[in-house]
Amino acid sequence: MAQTDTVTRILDTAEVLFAERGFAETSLRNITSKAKVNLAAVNYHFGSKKALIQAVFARYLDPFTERFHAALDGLEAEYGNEVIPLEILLETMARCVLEVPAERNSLKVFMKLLGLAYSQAQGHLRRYIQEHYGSVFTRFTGLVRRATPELPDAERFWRLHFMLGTVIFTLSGLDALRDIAEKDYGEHVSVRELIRRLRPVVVSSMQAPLPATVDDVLPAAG
Amino acid sequence: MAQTDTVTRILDTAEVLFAERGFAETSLRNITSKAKVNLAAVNYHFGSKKALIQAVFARYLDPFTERFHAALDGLEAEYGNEVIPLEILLETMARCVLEVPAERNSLKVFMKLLGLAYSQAQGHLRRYIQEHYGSVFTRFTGLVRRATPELPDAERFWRLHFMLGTVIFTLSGLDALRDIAEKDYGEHVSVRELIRRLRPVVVSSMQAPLPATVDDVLPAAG
DNA sequence: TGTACATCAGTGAACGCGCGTTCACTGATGTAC
DNA sequence: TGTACATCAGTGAACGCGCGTTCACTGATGTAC
Repeated sequence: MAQTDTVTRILDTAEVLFAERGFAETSLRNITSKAKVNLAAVNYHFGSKKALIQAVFARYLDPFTERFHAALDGLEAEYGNEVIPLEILLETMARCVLEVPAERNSLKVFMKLLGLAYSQAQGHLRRYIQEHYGSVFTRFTGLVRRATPELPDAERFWRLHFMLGTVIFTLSGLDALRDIAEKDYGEHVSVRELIRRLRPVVVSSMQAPLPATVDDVLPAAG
Repeated sequence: MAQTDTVTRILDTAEVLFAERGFAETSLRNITSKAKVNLAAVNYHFGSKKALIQAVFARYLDPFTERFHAALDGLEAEYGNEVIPLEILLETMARCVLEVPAERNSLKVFMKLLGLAYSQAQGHLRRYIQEHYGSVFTRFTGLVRRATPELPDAERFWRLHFMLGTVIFTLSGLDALRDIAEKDYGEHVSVRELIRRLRPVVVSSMQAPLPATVDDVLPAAG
């Protein structure tokens, strides 16, 4: 069995198990026995469980950031000094997210992993992602800022995170929600179908009226 | 030390640690040493770690469902056969969520716990919550259905979960997001402040135009 | 009023178990001379 | 062409550790007679 075999089998198995149960609930023995490799192979190839978790993310995020940077380069060249419309920016991001894991048929796994990265108490993982992939998101939010000049900076920040919550929560809890939806509405829902439903909601969210000021809501000396 | 002392100290400490680190990452030894009670006291009073987790949730959800049912009773009495407007329903739910843990100053903890309940692989917990608290949500979604007759059932289902994602993701990741917001925009953000910002976004989400049909987006035999 | 017993919150120490990691080792392949 | 050595993916068994749980026990309080 060549090296790439073992390394790939570990990564393939680990990402599925992590996505299903979370990081702490998945042991190296779970992974190596399902992947049919030796227990010690994880530490031999990756060094530690933490490093394996980071490698699982890197295998998605490296190609994603490369693609996304390239797509933004293309948009900037196309629009020159003009402002890139919000819908185009969102559409571009969605397309890049969809394309990366397409060949591996595991968009669902990728989304579950993103959800876990936010919700599980893996400080090292948040730091790793921020360090390696923070710059592409900074670039993106800069473009969104130009596309939504009417929004105060703080409002835009919060709305982008509201959207992020919608997308990550929905797609990472997809299996459970899909079961309910299929039972109650007889509809089979694909990830692409969900993104079709998400689009108008996300756009409306970004264009929602500004909130009432605090003075409108609370008594003066509340 | 009276019984209530020990039980309460365990619950108070457990909810904070669970919210900070998750269930698997919080050991009974963490909880009991911080709560200054004997390790065996958890199993003595609650029976198991799983039962402790459920008890932590019950302490929030029992008063919440009681309040929420009462509030919906009030609305139904007030509106008689008329339809209760969507904004009123959402407002009522938000008020009940805010009121319950208000006296304990731990709305943040409650929200983090809800986020964990969805994201962590605690099958027993989802089953417990569904079993004990499912009916009040069924009642609520029935009223939302009457308030949004223009939405197809499946669309309403998904949008309610999009909203749930926004709220849970935002409030459960509050600390990290708040740090960023405070550093970048010099704004201190309370939970109430966030809910003020969430309101127009949630309402706009529910009122967003229907998505393009599949035929508009995909080639016929895609 | 006094004694025997029951109840029950709480304790201290130990149990077996699964965990991530380590380490000495194997065996195949490539390289130097 | 043959021999000695280096490299490196992979292995099997063991390490120490922290985990949830169990159990015999304590000691205070209440109850029956």
